[in-house]
Amino acid sequence: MSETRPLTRIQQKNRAAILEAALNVFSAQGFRGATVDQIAAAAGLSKPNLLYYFPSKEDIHAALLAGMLDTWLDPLRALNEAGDPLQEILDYVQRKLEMSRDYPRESRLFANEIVQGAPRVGATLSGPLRNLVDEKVKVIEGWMQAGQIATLNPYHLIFSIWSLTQHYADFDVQIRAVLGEREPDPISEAREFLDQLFRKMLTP
Amino acid sequence: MSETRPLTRIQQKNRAAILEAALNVFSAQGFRGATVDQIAAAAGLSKPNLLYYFPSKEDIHAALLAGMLDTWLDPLRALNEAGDPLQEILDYVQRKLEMSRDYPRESRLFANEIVQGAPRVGATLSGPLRNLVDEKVKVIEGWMQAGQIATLNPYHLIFSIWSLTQHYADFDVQIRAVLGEREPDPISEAREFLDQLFRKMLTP
DNA sequence: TTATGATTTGACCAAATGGTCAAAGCAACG
DNA sequence: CGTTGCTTTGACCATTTGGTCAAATCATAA
Repeated sequence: MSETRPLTRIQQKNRAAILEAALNVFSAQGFRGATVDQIAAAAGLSKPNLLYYFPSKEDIHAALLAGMLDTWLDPLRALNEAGDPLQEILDYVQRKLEMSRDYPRESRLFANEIVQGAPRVGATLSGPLRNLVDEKVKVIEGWMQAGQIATLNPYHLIFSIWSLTQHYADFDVQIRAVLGEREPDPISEAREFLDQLFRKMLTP
Repeated sequence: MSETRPLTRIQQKNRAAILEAALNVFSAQGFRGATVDQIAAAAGLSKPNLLYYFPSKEDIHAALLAGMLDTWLDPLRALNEAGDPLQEILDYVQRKLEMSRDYPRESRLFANEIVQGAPRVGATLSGPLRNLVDEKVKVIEGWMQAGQIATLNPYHLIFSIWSLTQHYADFDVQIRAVLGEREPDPISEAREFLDQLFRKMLTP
């Protein structure tokens, strides 16, 4: 089957440069808005050279999403049944918020994909993502039934965490337009705000 | 100045059909992803005929956004200083949630625009939107200082409302993928969830 | 040094796409 | 009914875009 030859030093460098450039371009312009020429230029390669490393635009995009989705789910995976319920959820919120701060391009790449109907990641959503959420919902329901946190719809609780944290990456321009220079670092304020919010919401 | 001749019956019908079709296509594919041919076909017109009504793709998009942004702000405008603080905010949340249910295409059109850096509505964001938010933040701060609702960062409070409600329109596929058939009408559950959430968060 | 395979590129291509235009078809009003 | 101005369209165009290919260049290990 597919001989997986080890990557050359050059291959490694160029593939990385391409993915980095493509992340910039795709997250800022969406899939259709991005052009192969743009990505190639940003990566410092000619178009045919780029296509030597990735056979098509679609493949670059797929590689980015695949490499990302896993990382994206790590914080939720880390939710630990044995930990303190409130603290576990607050930590999850903070980790997701940190991802919005540290990986806003990845967040926007994903947002672009979902807003447009998830044409390329639909399977992941209703497969691995759904399973993971189901699993963690059971944990959360356990905590609720034990009276350790307030009783709420656990699915919507998770949606609210996604929504509130990713908003700071995806809608960054809007937030900055509204806040202006009043607040140079919205996410640091968000940290406090979200901590208060979830603390109040989850206290039984 | 620009003679504003009254619109023919045919003009009225066709312009409406174009905007309706364009809303479908733009909200599903983004600006670059949408093609004039697609919009024309969806509107039941030939491409040159469509371009007889709107001189360019850009113009259709601009017309949609312009016609929308105003409606979009209405719920926030309705926030009434003289009303009961908690109820005013809860009503605002519900109105925004209803918009996600009734106008998901508009929400996604807007989301597409913002995620990609608001290239065409930047001015509205840092102008009218910002002013309106500033004004309402003062109202909310008044309520907080009077001890009528809990003290929180009012800007982030507004962001949280936007985020939580629009999420149900913008990330609809993700929500449906996770919930599956378990819940055919996520927004109706969301109504309850968000009411609980903001009630807890705002109780002093 | 040289052979071998990896890397790079200029020149191309076909399809898609936004937009134009002159001519034809229609509506409606005097 | 005929004229005037609104509406519609087939044919066309220039540009952009994703992708190909053969030939050239480069790296490296024997």
